[in-house]
Amino acid sequence: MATIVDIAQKLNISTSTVSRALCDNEGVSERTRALVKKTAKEMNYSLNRYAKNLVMKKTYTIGFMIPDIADSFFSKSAYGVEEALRGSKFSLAYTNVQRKEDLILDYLRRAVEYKYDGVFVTLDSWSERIVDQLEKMSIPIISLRRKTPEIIKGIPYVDSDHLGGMRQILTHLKELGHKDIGYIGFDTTVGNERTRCYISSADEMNISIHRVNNRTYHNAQGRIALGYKSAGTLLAQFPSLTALVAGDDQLAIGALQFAAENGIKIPDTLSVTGYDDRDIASLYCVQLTTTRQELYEIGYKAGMMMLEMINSPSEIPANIEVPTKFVIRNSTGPCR
Amino acid sequence: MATIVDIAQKLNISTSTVSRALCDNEGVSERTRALVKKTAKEMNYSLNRYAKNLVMKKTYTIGFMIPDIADSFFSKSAYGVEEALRGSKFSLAYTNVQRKEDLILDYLRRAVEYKYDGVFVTLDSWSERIVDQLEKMSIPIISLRRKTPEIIKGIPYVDSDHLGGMRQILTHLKELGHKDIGYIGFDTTVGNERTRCYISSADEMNISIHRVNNRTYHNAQGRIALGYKSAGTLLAQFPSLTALVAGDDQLAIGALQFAAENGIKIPDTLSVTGYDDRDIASLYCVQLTTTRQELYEIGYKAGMMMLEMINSPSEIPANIEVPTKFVIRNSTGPCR
DNA sequence: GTGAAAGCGCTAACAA
DNA sequence: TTGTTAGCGCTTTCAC
Repeated sequence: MATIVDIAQKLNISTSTVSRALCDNEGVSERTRALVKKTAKEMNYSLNRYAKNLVMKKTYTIGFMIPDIADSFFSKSAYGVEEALRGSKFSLAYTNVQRKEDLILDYLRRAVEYKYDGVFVTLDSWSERIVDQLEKMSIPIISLRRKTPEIIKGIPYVDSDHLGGMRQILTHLKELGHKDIGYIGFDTTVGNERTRCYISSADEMNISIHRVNNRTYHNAQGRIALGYKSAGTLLAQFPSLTALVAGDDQLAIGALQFAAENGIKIPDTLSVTGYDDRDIASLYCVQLTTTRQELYEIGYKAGMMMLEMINSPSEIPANIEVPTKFVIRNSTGPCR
Repeated sequence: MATIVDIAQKLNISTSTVSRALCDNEGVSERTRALVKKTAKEMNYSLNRYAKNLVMKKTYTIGFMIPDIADSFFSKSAYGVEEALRGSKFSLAYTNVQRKEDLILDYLRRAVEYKYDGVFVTLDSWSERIVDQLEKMSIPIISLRRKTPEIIKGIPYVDSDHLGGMRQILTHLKELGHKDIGYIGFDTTVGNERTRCYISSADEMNISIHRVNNRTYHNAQGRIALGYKSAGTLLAQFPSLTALVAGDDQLAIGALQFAAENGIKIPDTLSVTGYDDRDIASLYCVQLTTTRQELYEIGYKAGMMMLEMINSPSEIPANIEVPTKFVIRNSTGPCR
């Protein structure tokens, strides 16, 4: 692979001139510049980023952490970030961390070693080692789709307004006349936050709380099975329930399946709501009432926030909570 | 940020000793090594990858092209690649290219500039500029989930055996007694390949061909609508059809929706098959007979192939076609 | 407009 | 076991 030295030798000029010509810096005659560029192409020259970035300070690279490459829910937010960054000189470097602490630490170290100009993180657990590492980093950090714990300073977040989302759902059900409402949750960081939001919304509205919050972490398929099981448990225990609120769409679909298999009419006998508005929720045979996480918007706002932070490193922007969008479909109806 | 020079000065030793200590190279007393490591931690030292990689040849980085970050179908293959690479010293650098030629070229240039040890590509169109760039690259390249065009040498592929997949589907339908079969396709690189496979399988089995192959590219949601429309068109034109083969699961689901809304009983009156076995195909209210692309396996084999190619750069491995797995659910039944 | 020279932070001969 | 030195490929200051 040819270097600028090779080009300089071939043309009998200095490497500084070659560098200037190739970087479109001023101080080279147009004639020379053209000649250098032509020769570079002929010699199949390629820039060595390691040499360049060793000299320059900025790399114009922002790290984006993929929490789990097999779970694609992150991708719409990523797209929003990409769009926000379009036109800026910055681009994203994705790293998959598979929800493993060691890989997360590798990612953060990589960000330092490769001199990224900023990083996005999506953390289910803010462990001591991770927080330590985060604290010694001197670049902008934004928490995407997760609220930063109160104790941690300097890391703004962009997340859905989950409390607002739960209020939308309960308001809708209340307007339909439902009073006996059950909640199906799941036990992850996000799941627990939704549960808390459900509880406080329900309290505000004087709705008594009947809930199941299973412990195990489940993937997409497992979540449906979990929803199925939880619906069964809850309905057996409280037969008077007329509505079921699920912590996410998958759980809700499990509940719908349970209803379908047990002759429970949706929405006549039972109303069911989801959370997220995944593609599957709008499927013709599902038609789930749910509240949409505006993932693209979350990503876009986070991308803009990153640009701000890079431009004015001294100011920490305020957290952003993006409202969810309530979507009424056919899985909810008037109380029986 | 501290460098090895800072450490060396503080300890009054040479930078080479520091380097050796930090890299776990031999030739340093354990005492010194421990001291250096301790000091490095105290001084919050971080390796500068640009300096290191400028000196060393290998970067132990393999590029992985994300065709479209908003379409997550790549992710299961990516997981397979990650698993194959686990334990090797190589890790993946993901880049999103949004199916845009310019971004694909950026990705390939980046691979050269950053001295990746290999790259995966997933190309819908092998344009001249892309092929040119590919040809001047001297690192292993593997085409993932796309067959390399015949003319291009040196780039092995790992893809599903689509012809085999179509044969499985048609064999199944034939065994159920179906003779009047329609095909719903889509017009992308992959879609057209499936159509070709369908046609040659049908020819082999003496099945006459009735098909719709819409032109527009559609995303996941649009595909369902396309399937819906195509099913309507095809059934109106050929009312005697007893089975519909769709080019992918989304199209098939559109067909199922059309059937549901028009009182066509599945599978009594009409059998429908999909292709891919996406999560949605196994949903309780869908239960689609389809053939699964073994995406994880494709990724895993591609990962192993990459390791081989890096180890013996002179040998180009043979292409791999991974068999699909036929899955019978409730959308197919005996011919009416 | 162009060149000489220094230096970015690191590794790896080679010497001691 | 440790130090000296050169050099990876590039940018940039300062002369000319």
